[in-house]
Amino acid sequence: MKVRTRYAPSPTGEPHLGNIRTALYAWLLARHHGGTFILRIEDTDQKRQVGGGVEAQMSALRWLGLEWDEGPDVGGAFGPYVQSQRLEIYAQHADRLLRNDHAYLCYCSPERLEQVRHEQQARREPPRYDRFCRSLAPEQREDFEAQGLTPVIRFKTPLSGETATHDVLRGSVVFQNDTLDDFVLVKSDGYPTYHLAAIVDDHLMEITHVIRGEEWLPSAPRHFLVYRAFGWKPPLIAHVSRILGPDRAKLSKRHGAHSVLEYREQGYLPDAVINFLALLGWSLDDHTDIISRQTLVEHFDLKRLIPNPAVFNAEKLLWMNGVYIREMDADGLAAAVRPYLEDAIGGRVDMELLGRVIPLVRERIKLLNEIVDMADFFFTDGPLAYDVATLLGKKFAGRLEDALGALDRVIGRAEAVEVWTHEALEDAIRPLAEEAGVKAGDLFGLVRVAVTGKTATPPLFETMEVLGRETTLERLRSARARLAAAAG
RNA sequence: GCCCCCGUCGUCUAGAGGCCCAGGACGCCACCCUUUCAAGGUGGAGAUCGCGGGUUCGAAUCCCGCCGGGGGCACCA
Repeated sequence: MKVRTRYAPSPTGEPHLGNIRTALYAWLLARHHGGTFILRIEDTDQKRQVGGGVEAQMSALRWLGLEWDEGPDVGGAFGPYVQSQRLEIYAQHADRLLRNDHAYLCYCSPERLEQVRHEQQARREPPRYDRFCRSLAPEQREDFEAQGLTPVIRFKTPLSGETATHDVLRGSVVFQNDTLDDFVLVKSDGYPTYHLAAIVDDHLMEITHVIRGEEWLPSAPRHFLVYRAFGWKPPLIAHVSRILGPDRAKLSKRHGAHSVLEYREQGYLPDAVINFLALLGWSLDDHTDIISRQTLVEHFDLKRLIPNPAVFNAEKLLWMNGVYIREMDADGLAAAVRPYLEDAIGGRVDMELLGRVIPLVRERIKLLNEIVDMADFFFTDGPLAYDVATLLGKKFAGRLEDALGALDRVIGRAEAVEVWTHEALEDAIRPLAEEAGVKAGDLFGLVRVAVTGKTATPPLFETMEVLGRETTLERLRSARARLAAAAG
Protein backbone atom coordinates (compact mmCIF):
# COMPACT_ATOMS: atom_id res chain seq x y z
CA MET A 1 0.00 0.00 0.00
CA LYS A 2 1.26 3.40 -0.94
CA VAL A 3 1.62 5.63 2.10
CA ARG A 4 -0.03 9.03 1.84
CA THR A 5 0.15 11.52 4.69
CA ARG A 6 -0.90 15.10 5.05
CA TYR A 7 -0.30 18.26 6.98
CA ALA A 8 -3.60 20.11 7.14
CA PRO A 9 -3.23 23.44 8.89
CA SER A 10 -5.94 26.00 9.13
CA PRO A 11 -4.39 29.25 8.02
CA THR A 12 -5.24 31.22 11.13
CA GLY A 13 -1.73 32.36 11.85
CA GLU A 14 1.86 31.28 11.83
CA PRO A 15 2.72 27.67 12.58
CA HIS A 16 4.11 26.94 16.02
CA LEU A 17 6.40 24.13 17.10
CA GLY A 18 3.52 21.77 17.82
CA ASN A 19 2.05 22.17 14.37
CA ILE A 20 5.37 21.69 12.71
CA ARG A 21 6.15 18.58 14.67
CA THR A 22 3.01 16.91 13.36
CA ALA A 23 3.99 18.05 9.87
CA LEU A 24 7.46 16.62 10.42
CA TYR A 25 6.19 13.23 11.54
CA ALA A 26 3.81 13.07 8.61
CA TRP A 27 6.59 14.05 6.24
CA LEU A 28 9.04 11.55 7.76
CA LEU A 29 6.52 8.76 7.54
CA ALA A 30 5.83 9.50 3.88
CA ARG A 31 9.50 9.80 3.00
CA HIS A 32 10.42 6.69 4.95
CA HIS A 33 7.98 4.66 2.91
CA GLY A 34 8.63 6.43 -0.36
CA GLY A 35 5.09 7.72 -0.15
CA THR A 36 3.39 11.03 -0.71
CA PHE A 37 3.21 14.05 1.57
CA ILE A 38 0.31 16.40 1.02
CA LEU A 39 -0.38 19.95 2.09
CA ARG A 40 -4.04 20.75 2.54
CA ILE A 41 -5.48 24.02 3.71
CA GLU A 42 -8.41 23.79 6.11
CA ASP A 43 -10.04 27.17 5.76
CA THR A 44 -13.63 26.33 6.55
CA ASP A 45 -14.08 28.97 9.20
CA GLN A 46 -14.91 32.20 7.47
CA LYS A 47 -14.68 34.12 10.71
CA ARG A 48 -11.10 33.18 11.38
CA GLN A 49 -9.43 33.91 8.11
CA VAL A 50 -6.08 35.58 8.54
CA GLY A 51 -4.30 37.20 5.65
CA GLY A 52 -1.00 35.55 4.78
CA GLY A 53 -1.81 32.45 6.79
CA VAL A 54 -1.28 30.07 3.92
CA GLU A 55 1.97 31.73 2.92
CA ALA A 56 3.24 31.54 6.50
CA GLN A 57 2.56 27.81 6.62
CA MET A 58 4.25 27.27 3.31
CA SER A 59 7.33 29.29 4.09
CA ALA A 60 7.77 27.48 7.38
CA LEU A 61 7.63 24.12 5.60
CA ARG A 62 9.96 25.33 2.88
CA TRP A 63 12.44 26.71 5.35
CA LEU A 64 12.56 23.38 7.15
CA GLY A 65 12.83 21.45 3.93
CA LEU A 66 9.54 19.62 4.39
CA GLU A 67 8.60 19.72 0.75
CA TRP A 68 5.14 18.53 -0.22
CA ASP A 69 4.22 16.48 -3.28
CA GLU A 70 0.65 17.65 -3.61
CA GLY A 71 -0.82 20.91 -2.44
CA PRO A 72 -2.52 24.17 -3.34
CA ASP A 73 0.41 25.53 -5.30
CA VAL A 74 1.76 22.35 -6.90
CA GLY A 75 -1.56 20.70 -7.55
CA GLY A 76 -2.01 16.95 -7.74
CA ALA A 77 -4.51 14.32 -8.77
CA PHE A 78 -6.72 14.77 -5.71
CA GLY A 79 -7.24 18.53 -5.77
CA PRO A 80 -8.26 21.12 -5.06
CA TYR A 81 -6.24 21.18 -1.85
CA VAL A 82 -7.99 24.13 -0.29
CA GLN A 83 -11.19 23.22 1.52
CA SER A 84 -13.03 26.41 0.67
CA GLN A 85 -12.73 25.28 -2.94
CA ARG A 86 -14.34 21.92 -2.20
CA LEU A 87 -17.69 23.08 -0.88
CA GLU A 88 -19.57 21.20 -3.58
CA ILE A 89 -17.93 17.94 -2.53
CA TYR A 90 -18.90 18.38 1.11
CA ALA A 91 -22.45 19.33 0.19
CA GLN A 92 -22.83 16.14 -1.83
CA HIS A 93 -21.48 14.02 1.00
CA ALA A 94 -23.66 15.73 3.59
CA ASP A 95 -26.60 15.03 1.35
CA ARG A 96 -25.67 11.40 1.22
CA LEU A 97 -25.72 11.21 5.02
CA LEU A 98 -29.05 12.98 5.05
CA ARG A 99 -30.52 10.44 2.65
CA ASN A 100 -29.05 7.53 4.60
CA ASP A 101 -30.66 8.81 7.74
CA HIS A 102 -27.28 9.43 9.34
CA ALA A 103 -27.91 13.15 9.53
CA TYR A 104 -30.71 15.64 9.89
CA LEU A 105 -31.52 19.29 9.50
CA CYS A 106 -31.49 21.42 12.63
CA TYR A 107 -33.12 24.82 12.81
CA CYS A 108 -32.22 25.71 16.37
CA SER A 109 -30.95 29.25 16.78
CA PRO A 110 -27.64 29.98 18.45
CA GLU A 111 -29.65 31.69 21.17
CA ARG A 112 -31.66 28.59 21.91
CA LEU A 113 -28.53 26.43 21.94
CA GLU A 114 -26.94 28.84 24.33
CA GLN A 115 -29.95 28.70 26.59
CA VAL A 116 -30.03 24.93 26.57
CA ARG A 117 -26.38 24.82 27.52
CA HIS A 118 -27.02 27.21 30.38
CA GLU A 119 -29.83 25.17 31.77
CA GLN A 120 -27.77 22.00 31.55
CA GLN A 121 -24.90 23.59 33.36
CA ALA A 122 -27.25 24.84 36.05
CA ARG A 123 -28.38 21.25 36.49
CA ARG A 124 -24.71 20.18 36.53
CA GLU A 125 -25.21 18.18 33.40
CA PRO A 126 -22.70 18.02 30.58
CA PRO A 127 -23.50 20.69 27.99
CA ARG A 128 -24.80 18.95 24.90
CA TYR A 129 -27.26 19.56 22.13
CA ASP A 130 -30.65 18.32 23.27
CA ARG A 131 -31.54 16.82 19.89
CA PHE A 132 -34.59 19.00 19.57
CA CYS A 133 -34.64 18.75 15.79
CA ARG A 134 -33.66 15.11 15.57
CA SER A 135 -37.29 14.03 15.31
CA LEU A 136 -39.02 17.01 13.83
CA ALA A 137 -42.50 16.54 12.41
CA PRO A 138 -42.72 17.46 8.71
CA GLU A 139 -45.10 20.32 9.45
CA GLN A 140 -42.73 21.75 12.05
CA ARG A 141 -39.96 21.71 9.52
CA GLU A 142 -42.11 23.41 6.92
CA ASP A 143 -42.95 26.00 9.52
CA PHE A 144 -39.27 26.71 10.18
CA GLU A 145 -38.60 26.85 6.47
CA ALA A 146 -41.46 29.28 6.03
CA GLN A 147 -39.84 31.48 8.65
CA GLY A 148 -36.81 31.62 6.41
CA LEU A 149 -34.50 29.81 8.86
CA THR A 150 -31.39 28.26 7.39
CA PRO A 151 -30.66 24.93 9.00
CA VAL A 152 -27.40 23.28 9.93
CA ILE A 153 -26.84 19.61 9.27
CA ARG A 154 -26.21 17.46 12.30
CA PHE A 155 -24.91 13.92 12.57
CA LYS A 156 -27.26 11.36 14.08
CA THR A 157 -25.09 9.89 16.80
CA PRO A 158 -26.21 6.49 18.08
CA LEU A 159 -27.99 6.96 21.39
CA SER A 160 -26.49 3.89 23.01
CA GLY A 161 -23.68 1.46 22.64
CA GLU A 162 -20.05 2.36 22.34
CA THR A 163 -17.61 3.47 19.70
CA ALA A 164 -14.12 2.07 19.67
CA THR A 165 -11.49 4.27 18.14
CA HIS A 166 -7.98 3.27 17.38
CA ASP A 167 -4.94 5.39 18.06
CA VAL A 168 -1.47 4.38 16.93
CA LEU A 169 0.12 5.46 20.22
CA ARG A 170 -2.55 4.34 22.64
CA GLY A 171 -4.28 1.43 21.00
CA SER A 172 -8.01 1.12 21.35
CA VAL A 173 -9.81 4.00 23.04
CA VAL A 174 -13.47 3.36 23.70
CA PHE A 175 -16.18 5.98 24.15
CA GLN A 176 -19.76 5.51 25.29
CA ASN A 177 -22.09 6.85 22.63
CA ASP A 178 -24.39 8.44 25.18
CA THR A 179 -21.60 10.82 26.11
CA LEU A 180 -21.49 12.07 22.54
CA ASP A 181 -23.92 14.52 21.02
CA ASP A 182 -25.30 15.29 17.58
CA PHE A 183 -22.50 17.46 16.28
CA VAL A 184 -22.75 19.81 13.33
CA LEU A 185 -21.49 18.63 9.96
CA VAL A 186 -22.48 21.63 7.86
CA LYS A 187 -22.85 25.13 9.25
CA SER A 188 -25.65 27.48 8.30
CA ASP A 189 -23.30 29.35 6.00
CA GLY A 190 -22.94 26.17 3.98
CA TYR A 191 -19.38 25.50 5.06
CA PRO A 192 -18.54 22.11 6.53
CA THR A 193 -17.09 21.69 9.99
CA TYR A 194 -13.81 19.88 10.53
CA HIS A 195 -15.75 16.73 11.41
CA LEU A 196 -17.09 16.45 7.89
CA ALA A 197 -14.44 18.12 5.79
CA ALA A 198 -11.41 16.35 7.22
CA ILE A 199 -13.02 12.93 7.06
CA VAL A 200 -14.25 13.40 3.49
CA ASP A 201 -10.94 14.77 2.33
CA ASP A 202 -8.80 12.19 4.06
CA HIS A 203 -10.87 9.51 2.38
CA LEU A 204 -11.02 11.09 -1.05
CA MET A 205 -7.34 11.97 -0.98
CA GLU A 206 -6.60 8.37 0.04
CA ILE A 207 -4.72 9.37 3.16
CA THR A 208 -3.37 6.26 4.86
CA HIS A 209 -2.01 7.78 8.07
CA VAL A 210 -3.32 10.80 9.92
CA ILE A 211 -0.97 12.49 12.34
CA ARG A 212 -2.65 15.19 14.39
CA GLY A 213 -2.58 16.80 17.80
CA GLU A 214 -3.83 15.08 20.92
CA GLU A 215 -6.55 17.70 21.31
CA TRP A 216 -8.41 15.74 18.62
CA LEU A 217 -8.56 12.54 20.63
CA PRO A 218 -11.88 13.38 22.30
CA SER A 219 -13.54 13.88 18.92
CA ALA A 220 -12.07 10.75 17.40
CA PRO A 221 -15.26 8.75 18.06
CA ARG A 222 -17.22 11.25 15.98
CA HIS A 223 -14.84 10.71 13.15
CA PHE A 224 -15.03 6.95 13.40
CA LEU A 225 -18.81 7.21 13.36
CA VAL A 226 -18.70 9.34 10.24
CA TYR A 227 -16.38 6.89 8.50
CA ARG A 228 -18.78 4.10 9.39
CA ALA A 229 -21.80 6.06 8.19
CA PHE A 230 -20.12 6.48 4.82
CA GLY A 231 -19.04 2.87 4.81
CA TRP A 232 -15.39 3.86 4.64
CA LYS A 233 -12.35 2.34 6.26
CA PRO A 234 -10.68 4.86 8.55
CA PRO A 235 -6.98 5.59 8.10
CA LEU A 236 -4.51 4.87 10.88
CA ILE A 237 -4.62 7.81 13.26
CA ALA A 238 -1.78 8.91 15.53
CA HIS A 239 -2.62 11.54 18.12
CA VAL A 240 0.64 13.18 19.00
CA SER A 241 0.89 14.69 22.46
CA ARG A 242 1.28 18.37 23.08
CA ILE A 243 4.42 20.41 23.49
CA LEU A 244 4.30 22.21 26.82
CA GLY A 245 6.04 25.29 28.16
CA PRO A 246 8.50 25.03 31.07
CA ASP A 247 5.60 25.67 33.47
CA ARG A 248 3.83 22.62 32.00
CA ALA A 249 1.20 24.90 30.56
CA LYS A 250 0.63 25.70 26.95
CA LEU A 251 3.72 26.87 25.13
CA SER A 252 3.49 30.59 24.72
CA LYS A 253 5.41 33.63 23.69
CA ARG A 254 6.97 33.97 27.11
CA HIS A 255 8.81 30.71 26.56
CA GLY A 256 10.63 31.89 23.50
CA ALA A 257 9.32 32.16 20.04
CA HIS A 258 5.80 31.22 19.18
CA SER A 259 6.07 30.92 15.44
CA VAL A 260 8.73 28.72 13.90
CA LEU A 261 9.45 31.61 11.59
CA GLU A 262 10.79 33.45 14.61
CA TYR A 263 13.29 30.65 15.11
CA ARG A 264 14.48 31.24 11.60
CA GLU A 265 14.95 34.93 12.33
CA GLN A 266 17.01 34.21 15.41
CA GLY A 267 19.34 32.05 13.45
CA TYR A 268 18.29 28.53 14.24
CA LEU A 269 19.21 26.04 11.54
CA PRO A 270 16.51 23.96 9.85
CA ASP A 271 18.34 20.71 10.51
CA ALA A 272 18.71 21.54 14.18
CA VAL A 273 15.03 22.37 14.56
CA ILE A 274 14.08 19.20 12.71
CA ASN A 275 16.41 17.07 14.82
CA PHE A 276 15.17 18.63 18.04
CA LEU A 277 11.49 18.36 17.19
CA ALA A 278 11.83 14.78 16.04
CA LEU A 279 13.14 13.87 19.48
CA LEU A 280 10.22 15.44 21.30
CA GLY A 281 8.12 12.32 21.51
CA TRP A 282 10.18 9.99 19.38
CA SER A 283 13.56 8.35 19.75
CA LEU A 284 15.97 6.50 17.54
CA ASP A 285 17.50 4.41 20.30
CA ASP A 286 18.78 4.82 23.84
CA HIS A 287 21.78 7.01 23.13
CA THR A 288 21.66 9.00 19.89
CA ASP A 289 20.77 12.68 19.99
CA ILE A 290 22.33 14.14 16.89
CA ILE A 291 20.48 12.61 13.97
CA SER A 292 20.73 13.74 10.39
CA ARG A 293 17.69 14.28 8.26
CA GLN A 294 18.64 11.29 6.15
CA THR A 295 18.95 9.02 9.17
CA LEU A 296 15.62 10.30 10.41
CA VAL A 297 14.00 9.37 7.12
CA GLU A 298 15.67 5.97 7.13
CA HIS A 299 14.66 5.04 10.65
CA PHE A 300 11.47 6.93 11.40
CA ASP A 301 8.90 4.57 12.79
CA LEU A 302 5.47 5.16 14.27
CA LYS A 303 6.21 2.46 16.83
CA ARG A 304 8.74 4.63 18.62
CA LEU A 305 6.35 7.50 19.12
CA ILE A 306 5.34 8.00 22.76
CA PRO A 307 2.06 9.39 24.09
CA ASN A 308 3.24 11.58 26.96
CA PRO A 309 3.45 15.35 26.61
CA ALA A 310 6.88 16.93 26.27
CA VAL A 311 8.10 20.10 27.90
CA PHE A 312 9.95 22.30 25.49
CA ASN A 313 13.61 22.46 26.50
CA ALA A 314 14.97 25.64 24.94
CA GLU A 315 18.54 25.10 26.21
CA LYS A 316 18.80 21.78 24.48
CA LEU A 317 17.62 23.26 21.20
CA LEU A 318 20.24 25.97 21.56
CA TRP A 319 22.96 23.42 22.27
CA MET A 320 21.86 21.36 19.29
CA ASN A 321 21.94 24.41 17.06
CA GLY A 322 25.53 24.99 18.15
CA VAL A 323 26.38 21.43 17.20
CA TYR A 324 24.95 21.95 13.73
CA ILE A 325 26.72 25.27 13.30
CA ARG A 326 30.04 23.62 14.12
CA GLU A 327 29.32 20.93 11.56
CA MET A 328 28.64 23.38 8.74
CA ASP A 329 31.26 23.94 6.09
CA ALA A 330 32.89 27.36 6.05
CA ASP A 331 31.19 28.67 2.92
CA GLY A 332 27.80 27.57 4.08
CA LEU A 333 28.22 29.17 7.44
CA ALA A 334 29.51 32.39 5.86
CA ALA A 335 26.48 32.58 3.62
CA ALA A 336 24.13 31.82 6.50
CA VAL A 337 25.61 34.41 8.76
CA ARG A 338 26.00 37.16 6.20
CA PRO A 339 22.48 38.65 6.34
CA TYR A 340 22.71 39.12 10.10
CA LEU A 341 26.00 40.95 9.73
CA GLU A 342 24.85 43.11 6.86
CA ASP A 343 21.73 43.98 8.74
CA ALA A 344 23.76 45.03 11.77
CA ILE A 345 26.40 47.09 10.00
CA GLY A 346 24.00 48.44 7.44
CA GLY A 347 26.10 47.59 4.44
CA ARG A 348 27.69 44.89 2.39
CA VAL A 349 30.07 42.44 3.94
CA ASP A 350 33.43 41.63 2.40
CA MET A 351 33.05 37.88 1.81
CA GLU A 352 36.78 37.35 1.59
CA LEU A 353 37.16 38.87 5.03
CA LEU A 354 34.20 36.88 6.34
CA GLY A 355 35.85 33.73 5.04
CA ARG A 356 38.82 34.40 7.31
CA VAL A 357 36.60 35.29 10.26
CA ILE A 358 34.51 32.12 10.13
CA PRO A 359 37.12 29.73 11.58
CA LEU A 360 37.51 32.13 14.48
CA VAL A 361 33.85 32.29 15.39
CA ARG A 362 32.48 28.92 14.36
CA GLU A 363 32.73 27.26 17.74
CA ARG A 364 31.80 30.37 19.62
CA ILE A 365 28.28 30.92 18.34
CA LYS A 366 25.18 28.83 18.92
CA LEU A 367 22.85 31.06 16.95
CA LEU A 368 23.52 32.67 13.61
CA ASN A 369 22.59 36.09 14.94
CA GLU A 370 25.34 35.83 17.55
CA ILE A 371 27.77 36.57 14.76
CA VAL A 372 27.00 40.22 15.29
CA ASP A 373 28.12 40.32 18.90
CA MET A 374 31.02 38.06 18.24
CA ALA A 375 32.47 39.62 15.12
CA ASP A 376 30.95 42.92 14.04
CA PHE A 377 34.19 44.75 14.86
CA PHE A 378 35.87 43.02 11.94
CA PHE A 379 33.54 44.81 9.58
CA THR A 380 33.14 48.28 10.99
CA ASP A 381 35.25 51.36 10.32
CA GLY A 382 35.73 54.29 12.63
CA PRO A 383 36.18 54.40 16.39
CA LEU A 384 35.01 51.50 18.50
CA ALA A 385 32.41 52.09 21.17
CA TYR A 386 33.88 51.31 24.60
CA ASP A 387 34.72 53.34 27.65
CA VAL A 388 38.02 53.73 29.41
CA ALA A 389 36.91 51.67 32.41
CA THR A 390 36.28 48.69 30.14
CA LEU A 391 39.62 49.23 28.46
CA LEU A 392 41.47 49.23 31.77
CA GLY A 393 39.58 46.29 33.13
CA LYS A 394 40.16 45.06 36.67
CA LYS A 395 43.94 44.82 36.45
CA PHE A 396 44.64 48.30 35.21
CA ALA A 397 41.88 50.06 37.08
CA GLY A 398 43.40 53.16 38.67
CA ARG A 399 46.70 52.49 36.91
CA LEU A 400 46.30 54.74 33.90
CA GLU A 401 50.02 55.41 33.54
CA ASP A 402 50.85 51.69 33.61
CA ALA A 403 48.25 50.98 30.98
CA LEU A 404 49.50 53.80 28.85
CA GLY A 405 53.03 52.54 29.11
CA ALA A 406 52.01 48.99 28.29
CA LEU A 407 50.00 50.08 25.30
CA ASP A 408 52.92 52.15 24.07
CA ARG A 409 55.17 49.17 24.14
CA VAL A 410 52.58 46.98 22.43
CA ILE A 411 52.28 49.54 19.66
CA GLY A 412 56.03 49.68 19.31
CA ARG A 413 56.34 45.92 19.03
CA ALA A 414 53.42 45.62 16.68
CA GLU A 415 54.82 48.26 14.38
CA ALA A 416 58.05 46.32 14.21
CA VAL A 417 56.37 43.05 13.17
CA GLU A 418 57.45 42.35 9.64
CA VAL A 419 55.18 39.54 8.56
CA TRP A 420 51.71 40.17 10.01
CA THR A 421 50.83 36.73 11.31
CA HIS A 422 49.39 35.72 14.63
CA GLU A 423 52.56 33.78 15.45
CA ALA A 424 54.76 36.80 14.83
CA LEU A 425 52.42 39.05 16.79
CA GLU A 426 52.35 36.72 19.73
CA ASP A 427 56.14 36.31 19.67
CA ALA A 428 56.46 40.08 19.72
CA ILE A 429 53.86 40.94 22.32
CA ARG A 430 53.74 38.09 24.84
CA PRO A 431 57.20 38.82 26.30
CA LEU A 432 56.05 42.35 27.10
CA ALA A 433 53.88 41.06 29.89
CA GLU A 434 56.80 39.74 31.84
CA GLU A 435 58.82 42.88 31.17
CA ALA A 436 55.96 44.98 32.48
CA GLY A 437 55.46 42.69 35.44
CA VAL A 438 51.87 41.73 34.60
CA LYS A 439 50.29 38.44 33.68
CA ALA A 440 49.99 37.78 29.99
CA GLY A 441 46.23 37.50 30.27
CA ASP A 442 45.95 40.95 31.81
CA LEU A 443 48.03 42.57 29.13
CA PHE A 444 46.07 40.73 26.44
CA GLY A 445 42.86 41.94 27.99
CA LEU A 446 43.92 45.53 27.57
CA VAL A 447 44.91 44.94 23.97
CA ARG A 448 41.75 42.96 23.31
CA VAL A 449 39.47 45.83 24.25
CA ALA A 450 41.64 48.28 22.33
CA VAL A 451 41.43 46.21 19.18
CA THR A 452 37.87 44.88 19.36
CA GLY A 453 36.01 47.05 21.85
CA LYS A 454 34.91 43.90 23.68
CA THR A 455 36.05 41.71 26.53
CA ALA A 456 34.97 38.43 24.98
CA THR A 457 36.28 37.78 21.49
CA PRO A 458 37.97 35.16 19.36
CA PRO A 459 41.65 34.55 20.19
CA LEU A 460 43.49 37.86 20.26
CA PHE A 461 46.38 37.33 17.89
CA GLU A 462 44.34 35.56 15.27
CA THR A 463 41.92 38.41 15.49
CA MET A 464 44.71 40.92 14.98
CA GLU A 465 46.01 38.97 12.04
CA VAL A 466 42.65 38.95 10.31
CA LEU A 467 42.04 42.59 11.15
CA GLY A 468 45.29 43.48 9.40
CA ARG A 469 48.18 45.71 10.28
CA GLU A 470 46.58 49.01 9.44
CA THR A 471 43.33 48.63 11.33
CA THR A 472 44.99 47.00 14.30
CA LEU A 473 47.56 49.76 14.70
CA GLU A 474 44.96 52.42 14.17
CA ARG A 475 42.82 50.98 16.95
CA LEU A 476 45.76 50.59 19.28
CA ARG A 477 46.71 54.23 18.75
CA SER A 478 43.12 55.28 19.25
CA ALA A 479 43.03 53.45 22.58
CA ARG A 480 46.31 55.09 23.56
CA ALA A 481 44.87 58.47 22.74
CA ARG A 482 41.82 57.85 24.87
CA LEU A 483 43.99 56.84 27.78
CA ALA A 484 46.12 59.91 27.35
CA ALA A 485 43.04 62.08 27.30
CA ALA A 486 41.72 60.42 30.43
CA ALA A 487 45.06 60.95 32.14
CA GLY A 488 44.78 64.64 31.37
C1' G B 1 -19.99 18.70 36.27
C1' C B 2 -19.18 14.79 32.45
C1' C B 3 -15.72 12.26 29.00
C1' C B 4 -10.72 11.11 27.41
C1' C B 5 -5.37 11.01 27.71
C1' C B 6 -0.77 11.13 30.42
C1' G B 7 2.65 10.14 34.94
C1' U B 8 11.09 7.21 34.83
C1' C B 9 16.79 12.41 37.14
C1' G B 10 15.06 19.99 36.77
C1' U B 11 14.10 18.94 31.17
C1' C B 12 14.10 15.44 26.62
C1' U B 13 14.27 10.32 26.92
C1' A B 14 16.00 4.48 27.03
C1' G B 15 13.44 0.72 29.32
C1' A B 16 7.84 -3.99 26.59
C1' G B 17 9.19 -9.45 34.36
C1' G B 18 15.26 -10.93 36.02
C1' C B 19 20.90 -7.75 31.67
C1' C B 20 18.18 -1.73 36.08
C1' C B 21 20.09 -0.62 43.90
C1' A B 22 17.58 2.25 36.27
C1' G B 23 21.27 3.82 30.69
C1' G B 24 22.03 8.29 27.31
C1' A B 25 21.45 13.71 26.25
C1' C B 26 20.67 19.04 27.74
C1' G B 27 21.44 21.92 31.96
C1' C B 28 24.32 22.19 36.68
C1' C B 29 29.13 21.45 39.68
C1' A B 30 34.52 20.28 39.83
C1' C B 31 39.04 19.55 37.46
C1' C B 32 42.11 19.64 32.85
C1' C B 33 43.26 22.61 28.44
C1' U B 34 43.56 28.09 28.08
C1' U B 35 45.09 35.29 26.59
C1' U B 36 39.03 36.43 27.15
C1' C B 37 34.76 33.79 25.44
C1' A B 38 33.71 29.33 23.57
C1' A B 39 34.71 24.47 21.98
C1' G B 40 36.96 19.99 23.79
C1' G B 41 38.49 16.23 27.66
C1' U B 42 37.78 13.82 32.51
C1' G B 43 34.92 13.19 36.76
C1' G B 44 30.52 14.27 39.80
C1' A B 45 25.79 15.51 41.96
C1' G B 46 20.89 14.46 40.29
C1' A B 47 15.10 9.42 39.68
C1' U B 48 12.49 5.93 46.99
C1' C B 49 10.63 4.63 38.36
C1' G B 50 3.44 9.72 41.18
C1' C B 51 1.28 6.95 45.72
C1' G B 52 -0.96 2.45 47.91
C1' G B 53 -2.31 -2.40 47.37
C1' G B 54 -1.91 -6.91 44.80
C1' U B 55 0.12 -11.04 41.02
C1' U B 56 5.07 -13.39 40.86
C1' C B 57 10.77 -16.83 43.32
C1' G B 58 11.43 -11.80 41.07
C1' A B 59 7.96 -5.51 38.73
C1' A B 60 9.78 0.83 36.33
C1' U B 61 7.75 -3.12 33.38
C1' C B 62 1.30 -7.09 34.58
C1' C B 63 -3.68 -6.04 37.51
C1' C B 64 -6.73 -2.82 40.81
C1' G B 65 -7.53 1.66 43.53
C1' C B 66 -6.05 6.54 44.52
C1' C B 67 -3.54 11.12 43.62
C1' G B 68 -1.49 14.69 40.37
C1' G B 69 -1.10 17.03 35.49
C1' G B 70 -3.20 17.94 30.71
C1' G B 71 -6.98 17.95 26.98
C1' G B 72 -12.11 17.95 25.30
C1' C B 73 -17.39 19.05 26.05
C1' A B 74 -18.96 25.44 19.67
C1' C B 75 -22.74 26.63 13.47
C1' C B 76 -13.27 26.79 15.86
C1' A B 77 -9.99 23.92 13.98
